[in-house]
Amino acid sequence: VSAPRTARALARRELTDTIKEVARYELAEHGPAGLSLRAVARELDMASSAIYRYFPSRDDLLTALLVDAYVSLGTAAERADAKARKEGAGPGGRWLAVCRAARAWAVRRPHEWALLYGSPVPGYRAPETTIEPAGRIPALLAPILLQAAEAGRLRPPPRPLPPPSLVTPTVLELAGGPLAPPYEDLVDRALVVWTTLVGTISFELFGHLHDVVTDARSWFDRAMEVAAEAIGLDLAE
Amino acid sequence: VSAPRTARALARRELTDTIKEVARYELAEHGPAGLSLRAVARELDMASSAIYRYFPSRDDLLTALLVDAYVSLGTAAERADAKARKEGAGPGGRWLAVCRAARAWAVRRPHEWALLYGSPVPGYRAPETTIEPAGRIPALLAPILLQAAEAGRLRPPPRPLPPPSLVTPTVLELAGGPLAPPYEDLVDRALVVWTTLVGTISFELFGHLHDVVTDARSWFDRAMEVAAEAIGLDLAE
DNA sequence: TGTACATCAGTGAACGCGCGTTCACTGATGTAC
DNA sequence: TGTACATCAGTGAACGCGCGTTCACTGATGTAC
Repeated sequence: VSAPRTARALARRELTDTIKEVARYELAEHGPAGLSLRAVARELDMASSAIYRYFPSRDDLLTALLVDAYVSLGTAAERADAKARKEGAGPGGRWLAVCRAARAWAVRRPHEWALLYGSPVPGYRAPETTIEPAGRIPALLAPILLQAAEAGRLRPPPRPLPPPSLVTPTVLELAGGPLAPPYEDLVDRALVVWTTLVGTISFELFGHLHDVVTDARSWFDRAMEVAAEAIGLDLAE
Repeated sequence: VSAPRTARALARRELTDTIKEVARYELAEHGPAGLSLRAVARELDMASSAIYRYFPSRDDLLTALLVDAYVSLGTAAERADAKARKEGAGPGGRWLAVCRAARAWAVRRPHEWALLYGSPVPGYRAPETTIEPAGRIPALLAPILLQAAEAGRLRPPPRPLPPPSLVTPTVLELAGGPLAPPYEDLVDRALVVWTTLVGTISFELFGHLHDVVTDARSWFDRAMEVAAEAIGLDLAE
């Protein structure tokens, strides 16, 4: 994204951002299905038709929010990992740092989390553009695990899963797999752990841990600890 | 629920059911936020105001759907467990049967699953009435695990989680815990597994496994197998 | 540097729709005697 | 068994709102000469 050259281009960029900001607020109030262009325009003291100079339709605005959210979440996770690395953390420490960053982001922006990992919006189909940003955290976690495996720092599973992997060849390749024994099943196992990560955050945000767990923050660490056992990763390292 | 005595009461019950049925269909089309009393009435060739003889408000209709869905899901799980028992399955087999029943139910009724475990509906707060039916599957799974533990059929964890449990005393008690070593942390671990169960189903239904996994059904079994390791349960038994 | 033209942002009215909820009402069903 | 009254289901109009999107238009900004 390069700097705008003209006053017009600058104003356009600013207002685009403002519209998205207001839309995020609306999202929090009324959910994705209730996101209303007119409400956004009202908030900005504009004619509702003016929004169409910036987003060709309601769904395009929603897509922009979706992509922004994935990018924001991914960036937060990447920053956390970079910090952990700088502090000399091992694979376990880095993994935990990324998990915690994801939860912290989600707690700060629960409605955007719901947009990413909650119920699909009826009538809305996310375009292909969203695929890449959606994969940023997995793309961040995969090499941590690979390096740990190569360095022999993963406890091998008690019983390996019977081949073949059930992960798509494309994804398997993206993840750097398949690996040599005893880590042939690592990618499959990592996908389960990733599911648990997302599931645990959603459980908390969607209210299913309310009155079930004494402290959500500590619970999350504990859940991640248990989940990491499946890939033989010790989060204290 | 006793049999209605008068024609009026019978008609009332029938129509109440029909309204809910149509509402479930509407739910699938437009999501919980888009559930419209008027649309339901239209579908039934009634005046929209007539619905109010059956449900005092839109939210009450939503609550009815929520409770029905929990009951339906819970019943499906209970039936699956009963069947597994009858076939002489051990704790692992029963556990897997319940997990599979939950997934099968969810695949059949994805929008009701989303109502239960997806994003909260903006502006809607589920009443206390929903708590009990929401706990039916956990209430089904807990004794399976307890009995397995008592029979010494659970592989103890590699490293027990440091006490105290992070599960609320009430829930801990409901689950039959806390247990004696080496199963002190079993309830905490089971909650992680429960989260993974729900998370895996949601991941599939919400589209996050699309092009990630070759076969969703087999993947589910595999995910449950990995998850069950955390409680030392062998699903093949 | 100044002018002519093209581009673009924003307006306001309109189209055609939707919604939840209330209310006075009719007519059928149920109940007590 | 028959009648009088009470209960209840369903109606249709109304209130006061909301929505996404289109379109012809005005006036400001940008660009090419």
